[in-house]
Amino acid sequence: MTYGDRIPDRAVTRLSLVLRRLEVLCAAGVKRVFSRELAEKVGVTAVQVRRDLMAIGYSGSPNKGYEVCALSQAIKAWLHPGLRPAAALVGLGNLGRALLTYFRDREPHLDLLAAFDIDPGKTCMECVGLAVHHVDELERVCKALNVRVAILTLPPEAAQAVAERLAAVGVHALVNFTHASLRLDPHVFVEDVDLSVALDRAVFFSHKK
Amino acid sequence: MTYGDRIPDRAVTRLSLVLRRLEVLCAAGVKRVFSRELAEKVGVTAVQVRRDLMAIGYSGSPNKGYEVCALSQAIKAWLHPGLRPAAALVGLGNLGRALLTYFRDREPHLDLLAAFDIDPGKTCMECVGLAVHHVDELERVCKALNVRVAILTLPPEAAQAVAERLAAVGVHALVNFTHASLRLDPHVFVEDVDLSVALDRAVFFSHKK
DNA sequence: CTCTGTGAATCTATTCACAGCG
DNA sequence: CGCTGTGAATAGATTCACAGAG
Repeated sequence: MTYGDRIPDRAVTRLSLVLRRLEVLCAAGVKRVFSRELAEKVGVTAVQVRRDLMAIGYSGSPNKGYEVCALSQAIKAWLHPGLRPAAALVGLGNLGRALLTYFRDREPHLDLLAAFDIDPGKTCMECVGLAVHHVDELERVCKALNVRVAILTLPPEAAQAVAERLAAVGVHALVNFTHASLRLDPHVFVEDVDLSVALDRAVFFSHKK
Repeated sequence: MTYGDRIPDRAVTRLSLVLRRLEVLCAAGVKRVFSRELAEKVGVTAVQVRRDLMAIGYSGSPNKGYEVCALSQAIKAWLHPGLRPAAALVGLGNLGRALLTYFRDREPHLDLLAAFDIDPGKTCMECVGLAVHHVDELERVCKALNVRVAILTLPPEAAQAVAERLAAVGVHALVNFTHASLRLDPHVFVEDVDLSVALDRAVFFSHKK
């Protein structure tokens, strides 16, 4: 097993994409699939797919491709070993509320258990089944639920402070939708998602292409 | 001017981030800034910032750094030459509605002029000032407004068809929030934003770090 | 000195090209 | 054959190391 090896950062992204396709194929009852088919579904090359599978130590069979459900399980086990982590979302503005329902509908590989806001009155219909707390409760609730991943959709001014508090109670990874660039202990992983950059890139390349 | 030169793809992302910081500094009346300061605000190295500025043909002065507002203008002119493009958003689900207000509040480098849905009754309070049309009106409205950039937040099954229709009426760039991987003429730029991948990455690295 | 600008080296990621299997 | 698996080559991006300017 090449389990603890270093892997290209972007391979993680591709494996996540491949995994989602496989889950669909597996549910649809498809038995086998070729690297080329996966590749074009995901928008990369077939060699890339094979290399990524090589990196996680998975083998298919020549002329028959990969067994869909088994591969799906293997990638899932590699990307997300251990238990599904508990997750929380902080900041129930427009974006936070939308992401809450968005993620819940898409069955992510985590359990979204709690949400926080300075104004917990922002609870909405779609949030049913999910506890909404005041930010003051952050430490208590996160500890109790053993929250490991947090999604930040709060105003940028408040982001650094909240991030530090989350890190202090054992959150290992943040998905940062804020325009703040967070400075934290290096053992805390930060995935920055900058929607404005996505627009800027689109505008830029709309001129270039 | 190294205007038409090829630039590292990721440099575009960094320039967008740097630009936003500069706009803030300029508005705050700061006169000069060093590459190192910009770098740490954005989370990259100082050399990277200088290299990116080199790539767009901009020079600072040794020992004095860069003039904030001038540099801001230069990056903006380079990233977004020509007029601000007209943009449209298709799909007014939870995410679409949230992004509409999110972007409007953040003054992107484009004019968000129209939104479409199969059910235009989904118009909401926050959408005030923005025309909401039935998807059937797509071609007519996009042509009339000269829409160049489109944001896709509709169900994945409908994405490919709508993308083709947009491309056919002259849309040059798409920001695709859909899980569909779009296949279009190569002159149409597609910026994929996959929020589920962001979560997967966070879960993965929460185990690793 | 301290900062910018940049050739050269390094590191990382992708593609090529082909061996080997069924 | 057509596919997987992979060493070797290539391309791409980042960092190093230092020249030059004020």
